[in-house]
Amino acid sequence: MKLSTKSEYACLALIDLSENYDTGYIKIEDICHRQNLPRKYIEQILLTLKTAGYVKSRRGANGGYMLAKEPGQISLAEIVRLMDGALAPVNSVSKYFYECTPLEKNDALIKVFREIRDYTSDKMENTTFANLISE
Amino acid sequence: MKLSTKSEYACLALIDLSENYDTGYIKIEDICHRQNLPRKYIEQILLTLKTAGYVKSRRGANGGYMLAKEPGQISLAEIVRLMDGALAPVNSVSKYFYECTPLEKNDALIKVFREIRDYTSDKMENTTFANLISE
DNA sequence: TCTTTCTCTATAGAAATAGTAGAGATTATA
DNA sequence: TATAATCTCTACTATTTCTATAGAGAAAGA
Repeated sequence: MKLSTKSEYACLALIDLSENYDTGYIKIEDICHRQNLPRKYIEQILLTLKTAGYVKSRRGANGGYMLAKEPGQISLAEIVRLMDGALAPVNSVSKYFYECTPLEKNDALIKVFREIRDYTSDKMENTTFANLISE
Repeated sequence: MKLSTKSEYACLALIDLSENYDTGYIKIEDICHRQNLPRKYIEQILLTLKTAGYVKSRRGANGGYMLAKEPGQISLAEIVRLMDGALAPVNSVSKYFYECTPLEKNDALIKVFREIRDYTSDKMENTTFANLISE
């Protein structure tokens, strides 16, 4: 039932970029230093976020990363799905990552997991990085 | 955010035993056949469930497994915690498996995850195997 | 041209996942 | 009491996932 560090770090990096949304490009080094994250790992994560269109970058002196959308336009759900896959506790009740499993025969069990999925999903869909910044 | 097959199989095995609660000892073979589960893996899982006090067993002819408690006395939450650990999406908001993580500095994020944990936990605490049986 | 910074691909160790194998212990029953 | 049935226990293993690290390369700016 747990998030990977990849999701956690992606969130922290995006929070850092959100808090510095109007400061121009931010160096990976600065993000890692402020948030206390492993440098080379964050490079990879930022690249994934870039490919998915959440951040943009520039190379060379004064280069770095910045958000490609407003903090309010990026939801927690999108980021966790990108980094970790399904939010649902079992794939049988996943909207975006559905898969058949033996559990599926049991309606009562499916109902419980579906309710958990729906709550989790709603909560994360409705949380944007604008809600997560402290400054 | 996903359950392991260990949790899923443990639930299916317990559902099978719940549905046959008053039929005496049930052979592993029968459980696996009805629920379509891998035999040797289920042996291990049942052993874990036995050690934790949820089922009891008898060897030899007419042996097998049966619940050690009433279906209504066993919650989904207990079983998933036993097999998979924390229900919480991050250990920083786990009641039984708390651990400090870098996320912890961000109050808004912690709040979201705590609400998800509370919902998941409540839902699973309040679902017993009596709620999950079909017959 | 030199320095800075991101880019891209490959690699790797550790842990978790999802089982399998097989000898041993116990129980019922013929 | 022999035998078959069934659980018990420990060890093993293959695969995948997780959590990174390494290093050469490309682009931008001074």
